[in-house]
Amino acid sequence: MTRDIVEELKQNKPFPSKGQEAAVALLRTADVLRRLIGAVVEPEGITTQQYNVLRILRGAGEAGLPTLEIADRMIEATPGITRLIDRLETKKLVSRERCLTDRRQVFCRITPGGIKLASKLDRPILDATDTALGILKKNELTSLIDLLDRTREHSNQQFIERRRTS
Amino acid sequence: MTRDIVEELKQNKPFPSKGQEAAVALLRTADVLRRLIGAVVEPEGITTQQYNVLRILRGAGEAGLPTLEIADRMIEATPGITRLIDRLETKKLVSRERCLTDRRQVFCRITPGGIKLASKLDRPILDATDTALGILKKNELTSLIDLLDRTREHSNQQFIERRRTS
DNA sequence: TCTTAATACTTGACGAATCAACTAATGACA
DNA sequence: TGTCATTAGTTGATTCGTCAAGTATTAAGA
Repeated sequence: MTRDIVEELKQNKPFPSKGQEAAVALLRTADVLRRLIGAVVEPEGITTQQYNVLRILRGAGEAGLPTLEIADRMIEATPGITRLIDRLETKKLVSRERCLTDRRQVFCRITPGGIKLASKLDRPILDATDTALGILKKNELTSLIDLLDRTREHSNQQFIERRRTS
Repeated sequence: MTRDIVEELKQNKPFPSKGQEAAVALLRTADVLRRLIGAVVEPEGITTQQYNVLRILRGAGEAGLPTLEIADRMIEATPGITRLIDRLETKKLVSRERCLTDRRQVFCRITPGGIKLASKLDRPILDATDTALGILKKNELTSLIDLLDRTREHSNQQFIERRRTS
């Protein structure tokens, strides 16, 4: 008895196209997943975005990363990266230092406290995402990733095109 | 912290599991799509959430809908539904009226101006979503929708379960 | 009928996101 | 070397989102 998306939206009219139905399914599913992950990190007093920064900086290691490089690597685009990192700095989870060779850049590094917090969340996050996606078989997961990657690539082109011509 | 995660990070393996890779792909792709749709509605001075409300109310017709019923039908969960509709009312795109038979409820209806705006955006939104998802063949779209629907259904259960036991 | 619980919002306080405008530093090139 | 464009990031103004607590109304049970 899987409720399909038409029933969930309780709309009188069906979707005008398969593409739009897929778009809505995508947005709705991502929203559930976002809230699920949010519920995991929230007890630690950080947001999903802040957790994302911590993981990026942990991956970057001792060297750290310039502010806008972090923004580029975020899962979700984040124009307010400066203030996002401000909050992490206030919580002493990251530190910042102006680059000596190029004084325009500000290098951000994760602190020991930040590493500890990120590590504490690794397992719960992995459990949450694996459980959420665990309904799918391995080959279905591979297929889903492929479909999403191709869609994203194409949509991104379209987005860039759109900004360019306006 | 478990040993395998640490090792995977040291090996610079980007994703510890297929499920997490799919989760990230899902969030990233949805974000691009959200920004694409946002770029379409933004010139008309509304947000994607506001556009979503307009479509829901247009679908509901003359009768309108109670406030929280709109919240239930939103593509993305929206705790601040009252103020979201406040903004639409200020723009004279929706009207509100307290229900006479149950004075707790407030029925919202779309105005002619709201219908006009929503209709104006129908084609551009359809074009944007169809173009974005147009990279996929029809059977791939069907497959994607199925995978997403099943994932959402399962994740939603997990989310509800999580809230209940905490 | 009286009390209690549940429903349907609304409001306040605050944190977070967004866009444009700004500063500072560097690079390109005549 | 001086000018101008580019890059990297910050700040201000505003809107938006979020959570907790509150109000009004209805429903349900003793």
